[in-house]
Amino acid sequence: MKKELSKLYEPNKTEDKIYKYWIDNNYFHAEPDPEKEPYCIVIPPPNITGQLHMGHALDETLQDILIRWKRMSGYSTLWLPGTDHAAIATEAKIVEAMRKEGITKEDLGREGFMKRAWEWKKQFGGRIVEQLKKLGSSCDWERERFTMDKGCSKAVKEVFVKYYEKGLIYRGERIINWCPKCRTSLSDAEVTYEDQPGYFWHLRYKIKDSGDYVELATTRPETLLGDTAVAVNPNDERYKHLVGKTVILPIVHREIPVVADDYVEMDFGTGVVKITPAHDPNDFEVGLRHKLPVINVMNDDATIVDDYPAYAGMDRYDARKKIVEDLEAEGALVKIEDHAHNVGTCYRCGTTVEPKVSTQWFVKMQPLAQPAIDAVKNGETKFVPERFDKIYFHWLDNIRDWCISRQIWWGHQIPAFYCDDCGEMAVTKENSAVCPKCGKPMRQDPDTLDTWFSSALWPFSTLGWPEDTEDLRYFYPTNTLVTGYDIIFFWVIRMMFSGLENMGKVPFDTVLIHGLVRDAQGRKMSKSLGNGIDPLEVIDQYGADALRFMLATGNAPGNDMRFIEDKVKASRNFANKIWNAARFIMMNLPEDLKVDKLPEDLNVEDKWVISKFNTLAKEVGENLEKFELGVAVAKLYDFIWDIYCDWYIELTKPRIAAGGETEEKAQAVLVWVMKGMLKLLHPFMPFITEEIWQALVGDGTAIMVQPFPVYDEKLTFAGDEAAFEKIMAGIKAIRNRRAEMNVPPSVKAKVFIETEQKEVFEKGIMFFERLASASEVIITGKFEEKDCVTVVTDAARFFIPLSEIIDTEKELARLDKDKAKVQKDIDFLTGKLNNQGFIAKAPAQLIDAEKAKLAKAQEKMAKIEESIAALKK
RNA sequence: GGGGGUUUAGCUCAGCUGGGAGAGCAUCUGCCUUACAAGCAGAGGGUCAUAGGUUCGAGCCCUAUAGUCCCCACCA
Repeated sequence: MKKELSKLYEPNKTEDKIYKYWIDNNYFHAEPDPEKEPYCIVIPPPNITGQLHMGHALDETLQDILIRWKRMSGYSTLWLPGTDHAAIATEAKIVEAMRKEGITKEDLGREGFMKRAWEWKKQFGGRIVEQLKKLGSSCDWERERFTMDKGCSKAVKEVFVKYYEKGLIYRGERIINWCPKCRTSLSDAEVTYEDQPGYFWHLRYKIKDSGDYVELATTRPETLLGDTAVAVNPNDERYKHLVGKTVILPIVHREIPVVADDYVEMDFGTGVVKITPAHDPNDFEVGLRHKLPVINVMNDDATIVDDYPAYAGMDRYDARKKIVEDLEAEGALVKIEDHAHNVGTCYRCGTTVEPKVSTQWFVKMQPLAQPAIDAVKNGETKFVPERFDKIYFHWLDNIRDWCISRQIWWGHQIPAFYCDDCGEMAVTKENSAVCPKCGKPMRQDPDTLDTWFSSALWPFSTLGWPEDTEDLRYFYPTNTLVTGYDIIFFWVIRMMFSGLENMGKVPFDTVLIHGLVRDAQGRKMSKSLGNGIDPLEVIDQYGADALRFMLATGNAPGNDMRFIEDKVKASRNFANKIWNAARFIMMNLPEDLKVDKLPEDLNVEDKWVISKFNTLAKEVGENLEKFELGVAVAKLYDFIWDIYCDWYIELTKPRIAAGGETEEKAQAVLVWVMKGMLKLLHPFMPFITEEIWQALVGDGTAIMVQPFPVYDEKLTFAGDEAAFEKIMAGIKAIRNRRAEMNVPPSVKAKVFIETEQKEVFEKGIMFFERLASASEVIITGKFEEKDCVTVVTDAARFFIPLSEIIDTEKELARLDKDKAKVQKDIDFLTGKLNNQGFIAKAPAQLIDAEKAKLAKAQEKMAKIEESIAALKK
């Protein structure tokens, strides 16, 4: 079994090979298994247009850690992958590609366009999936789904028709958010508000049959073309006399009424508001209350309609300029003020959205929201960290109906049909319909559904719904949903109510929320800033394990993190550290050594490391249960680097050099602990752990399907742990003193150990030689010091005769420093133990621990004083 | 306007139910000790934002204040 590993771990030589090995062995595949408990995660489907970015990398890493851990822990584990058709984003990309060829959507027609879009999907849709594999994602690729595949489309129709029949979906004319660039309606969640600098134009409208004017302020003078009223607050004494009067709209010279409405704030602006129902959501409401006409002044691309020849065809911003000029010319412009303004923009393209009145399809949210609120309130689904439930509740409490129709082609076409003859409408799962009244073929609604309508069904549509499948019965509800806080409104909430409405059960029991990966300066990574970091390049340079490890480290759920290259380097170094530890073991391992279980008669240091490992297994398990992945990974790091590499491996070296039984035992323990820690680490660093496992174990097994280590009470040796730590404390104290004195390790010296615990220190002799530069170790009951460096721990005094460099004054100074330190401890502990409140109320366990600490400090103090006295003689 | 996060070493961040403040990087010192210089052994460095409070005990819980970031909201 002796194998030579290279000195440096080279991830790009192993990762693809290992991934292929897993795939070839079908390890990612999951089947319902009645003998096992299910564990299921559905992937947040990345957009088919997308390229892997750091946000995905973090999201996938967290999911893969959970999935691999659960798989090793004996669950029937399914990670269900797939992609989202990303309606608007994808259509925009395809249209853009076509534009470069000089073709428009209209040139191709709907069918031609869809054909092209599917080809595009075929060509690029697989890219992101291949990129996910680079991270080591252990998805069941046999079950890969797409939000527009047959099954998902069936589910969409099923849900649409069901909602319609239950009155949960309706069609109506409302004011909605319109993106003039994407030329489609948007839902509220798809609008991002941002503060933009702007102006307040003060205008004056002439009051009819009088020489008076009324002054008002607007941020959007161009919408004046569609004004159908002017409003004041009913309690505003300044304007009471105007209510019911008529004013003349400048430029247009239309007569419009002055109405009174509570919506108007008296203290803001002039207390007078122009009302444009067609282009402002509030004005629309005012319009409804006062039965005002709705005059649309803009086309779909936000140019002015032909009804106003002076501005027809002009973009809204050009029209604004011209209208302001014309107002000024007419004497209607009073003044212009600077004014910051909160503007809604399209979350896909950033264009300022235009409120627009149009006929759209809506989901009635009130009845769907309540069960979703209740499910989190009563704990059926919980957020990690918990604080995100506030955001969830707030959104649902204030939810408005969801506009689901989009004026684009790439997506699920709305299953509603119209009769052009009699105006009859039918909603059906069928692909075509004939008019139930006049028997003529009906025309399908040209609109498609919001992309989030289909992703809302993802946790059950991907498991076979609406069919009653074995998968669905076994894996639904799924367990953990892992996503960023920016997706709660779009997706998590909609999955919640969709799951409850259609399945009668929540879609998942836990929502693990993570933050954003920002750049080194803490800025959001974005295309426009060009500060994005390509995970694939990072993987190429440092390995997927290093990237994963870095993303899982030093970060608490829900918090943003910064991408700092040095952190990846540190992770890469950690991978290399493990690699070399394995290399060390394998260099010395006899060819036929089989380590299935631990040897009988273990040394104290063996029991120490095993006991520590046992604690590690316990804690890592507990941390994972609580989704504290960052804490778990830090503990693994500390154990592997500090306990195993820096201490245990060094401890085995003299034993390996000695040979015989002690070497065999050491090697067995080395391998046993190595195997255990590789297993614990595997969910975090799957590639390197598998690679080492294959090389070290070499019996055809895969680490990814090994059982995950758990706490075993038989493997805790508290007494040995404490005993060995006395030896360690001695070694550390000697090293410390030698370093202070600048004595290089090559200068060896005798070490006399004066102790009452001879049997403990006898077990440590070879370690003092190896790790504390001792040329010889003599353990005595009482040592008469002379010209010695003295080092004190609570368990022993150590004397190192280094006569040529001894300076009694300095020795005394050092001992005094030690003494002061210990005295501080003693004072602190005595103070605490003399505190009646502490004695009365602190847990007994803690009091005992403090007492023990005090006793140790006192022992140490006695030893220091003895040494000082001896030096002064 | 409402809500939330965050403030801990020079930098980036951990700190699990309250029990003497931690890591990585950086700095300084000494080591190429045959697994690893992507390494080893040491060292220095913190009024845990501020002010109160609860408690025997507070980085952690409560209240206020300040800085900073984010989300939501119809002030034209």
